[in-house]
Amino acid sequence: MPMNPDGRRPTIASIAARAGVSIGAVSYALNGRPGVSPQTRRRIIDIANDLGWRPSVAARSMVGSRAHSVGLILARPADTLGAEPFFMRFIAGLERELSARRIALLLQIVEDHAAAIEAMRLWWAERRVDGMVVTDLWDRDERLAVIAELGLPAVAAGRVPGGDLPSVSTDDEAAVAAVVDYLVALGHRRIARVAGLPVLNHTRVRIAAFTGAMREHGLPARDILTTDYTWEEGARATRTLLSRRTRPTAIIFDNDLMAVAALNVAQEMGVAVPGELSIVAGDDSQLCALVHPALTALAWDIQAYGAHTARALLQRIDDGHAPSRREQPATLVVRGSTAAPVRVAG
Amino acid sequence: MPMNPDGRRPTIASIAARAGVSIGAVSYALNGRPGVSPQTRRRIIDIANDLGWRPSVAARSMVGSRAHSVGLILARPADTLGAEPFFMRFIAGLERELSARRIALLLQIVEDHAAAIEAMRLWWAERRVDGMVVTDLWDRDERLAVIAELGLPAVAAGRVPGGDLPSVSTDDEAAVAAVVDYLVALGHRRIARVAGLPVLNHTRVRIAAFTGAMREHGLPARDILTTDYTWEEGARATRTLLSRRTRPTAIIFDNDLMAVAALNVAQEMGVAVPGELSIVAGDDSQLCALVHPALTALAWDIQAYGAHTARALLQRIDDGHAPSRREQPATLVVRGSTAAPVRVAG
DNA sequence: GTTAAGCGCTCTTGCACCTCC
DNA sequence: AGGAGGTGCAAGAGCGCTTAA
Repeated sequence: MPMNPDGRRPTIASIAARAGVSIGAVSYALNGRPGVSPQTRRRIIDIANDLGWRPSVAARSMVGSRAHSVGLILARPADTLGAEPFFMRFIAGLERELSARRIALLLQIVEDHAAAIEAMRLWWAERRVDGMVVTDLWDRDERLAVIAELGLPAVAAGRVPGGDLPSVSTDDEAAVAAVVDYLVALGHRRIARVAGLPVLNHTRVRIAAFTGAMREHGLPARDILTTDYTWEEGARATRTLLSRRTRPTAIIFDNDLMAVAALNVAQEMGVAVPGELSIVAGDDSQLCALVHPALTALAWDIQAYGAHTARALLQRIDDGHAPSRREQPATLVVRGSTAAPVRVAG
Repeated sequence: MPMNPDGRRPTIASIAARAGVSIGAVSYALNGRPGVSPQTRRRIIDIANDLGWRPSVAARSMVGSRAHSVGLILARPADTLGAEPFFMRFIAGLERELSARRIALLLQIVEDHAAAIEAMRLWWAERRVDGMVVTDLWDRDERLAVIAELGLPAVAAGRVPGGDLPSVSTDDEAAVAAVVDYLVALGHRRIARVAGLPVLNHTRVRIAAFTGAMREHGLPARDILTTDYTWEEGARATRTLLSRRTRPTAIIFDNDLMAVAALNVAQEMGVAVPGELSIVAGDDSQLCALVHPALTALAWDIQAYGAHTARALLQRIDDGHAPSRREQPATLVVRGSTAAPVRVAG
């Protein structure tokens, strides 16, 4: 980028000087507004390109009271974040939409909701962001009150308990029903679910979806355990389920890591997969394809989820409101970990 | 946050009005500079806290020519990013250091270096960032020339080919040597390496470290294959190695996913792990502990790596230079995938 | 086309008032 | 008494841009 004689980055003043016009004319020309002749406009634009000029966001923020940035605060331990491919894909989806509109994404990783709230307040007071994406909603989420109090434009990725926040959410009912329907069609009757963090609203929604889908088949949904998404708790839950007198013939896990852990537990306990136990992973990743047998999994288009969330947030910021939206249901990728249950004598 | 009567966020003007002083006095009081009496200062600070006031970054940027933000641009496909726990941990480390100093992190995810360069130029021209963290350096990295051209303060996470950029890097020599030493001590002589992307400088450094460590034991380092870090290529490389007439008794992988893939290939080819083949994963994650046998792995303190990188960048921004720094070597976490090689007849 | 105000802040300059030899 | 030296604040310019006049 060519500098000004004094070594500073070019401004509209530099352009105005080179074009021999006022800075106002430069502003009009570069913003495509009337008030300058086509020739002058052309000349100004050429000079601006020549200098590699871009408007300073700080200056634009001052006058337009827009930060041209949105924020994302993740409130999870770093290890959990790393283990879940979800977040990076989601962020990539957000980014795709945001950077196309020259909106920056501010990312902060914190330990808990208290820290998240503090960060939100700070960003908003500093006028760092025009709005925020909220993920991992809790059943009773104290962040929501703060968002309301601040009047902070926000969109939730995931359903919102109260429902006052616009949200983009996955169709968990359809996804869970697809899995249950498929397993029942294979002949399974005792289907268990190993869910994620019980505080997440998300977990409750999926459990309800599971219970509902089972009921539609006239089946009870008794075997539901919650975990923290780690493989340890996935393994423990699997051991618990496989130790019951009447054990499930199929287990649906809320992520892939726990499903892989279950594969190991089954082997350790001498339970054949998929012969005696079918396993379904709640989301799909390289991992699922990698293990033996490869895991049947729910494949979500997470990048699209992120992109739609970004679009909703930008609409919320621009128009003051955004319609809540439901994503396309996940597709069930059937691999080797699911089959008809072997008929047990008795 | 209490609003002004007109519904706008408070500014120093609001504070000045309430305190009955000039805005200059408010600025001095809030910035801890001399020029106001202790009583007035106290009164102003109280009012500011009361209003929940924070300085607008845009305004501070304008006057101080500091964006109070730094950027990170990741140039990898979203799926790779998701599969590698590295990035989230690294970002968490960065964040820890940055948010403590009220510096925001701008994150952008792009497809390739051309897009990364475009994003860098834009951020710098828009005065969005004060500096950038550069990761995944290539052997010949075209981003470096642009950074130099722009005079953009930057710090590399990983060694820099030319060496003109300050860098924070891992001690790959020590880590690789530790693995080789251990395997040789177990009795291995034919040790192979399945490395990552050949374009990454990182990969070259580690290969050199491997070759060097082997040479110190008087062993040849012939079996070196490069991959794209996916499990597919990890599996393919493993098959290639295990199909050789004299096959390696140990393989060191550049990440965990490929090491897990190798475990499967070994099983598929009837090669016992660790009896006939020892496997070492290049980095440690939940995955390594999860599989059977659990994988011996190199554990890096990636959060510290991120934190140190952030600190170096901030020093680079403030002082104009930063000393390059090497991280503590990784620790070798020995699990079940490594053992003395069985003595083969002949 | 120009001029000028204004966004929220920092920082230099100026000034009134006080204190002290 | 008169000037030097502080203190405690106000005034105003300026950062880069937009926009009304």
